[in-house]
Amino acid sequence: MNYWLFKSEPDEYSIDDLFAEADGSGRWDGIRNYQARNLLRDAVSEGDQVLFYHSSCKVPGVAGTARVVRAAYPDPAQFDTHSPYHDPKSTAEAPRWFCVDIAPLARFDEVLPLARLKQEPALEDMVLLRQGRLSVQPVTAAQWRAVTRLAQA
DNA sequence: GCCAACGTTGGC
DNA sequence: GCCAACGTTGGC
Repeated sequence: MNYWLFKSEPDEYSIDDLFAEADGSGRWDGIRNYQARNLLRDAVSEGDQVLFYHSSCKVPGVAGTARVVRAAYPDPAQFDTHSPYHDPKSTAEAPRWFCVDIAPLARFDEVLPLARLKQEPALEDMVLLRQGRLSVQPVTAAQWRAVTRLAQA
């Protein structure tokens, strides 16, 4: 079982949206970065746990946790000509982009701000703090424990 | 809105 | 394959 951090813009898809899904899980899609795609396709597995991160918003930070309930499959949006995520170069035989399904685990009482994470010595090696722009990131077990402990404090 | 840090594109 | 120009991400 591995840990990850997934970024989402809450205006598009928030932890509340994930909790509101009628069937109990939501599709994590729209990834259009190769490094993130490779992680999603090759390393993210069913049962892995996810820090749900809100980006590009008033208080960026970790908003809750989720669990992967379906491993990578071709992102349907790449074939949808009306979708902003449409990719004309992608084919059904050789899909370029992938998505996973996640189910909510916990919603933090308050978003754990990025600014707070930056103050935590135990988190100084987090990919989030070292390489800001990756939307799917590996998280170590120690980092997972530190983040979830801060969220309860 | 600004801007730094990337990633991508395309000419050569 | 190099690299300049351009686009995107995302914090502030």
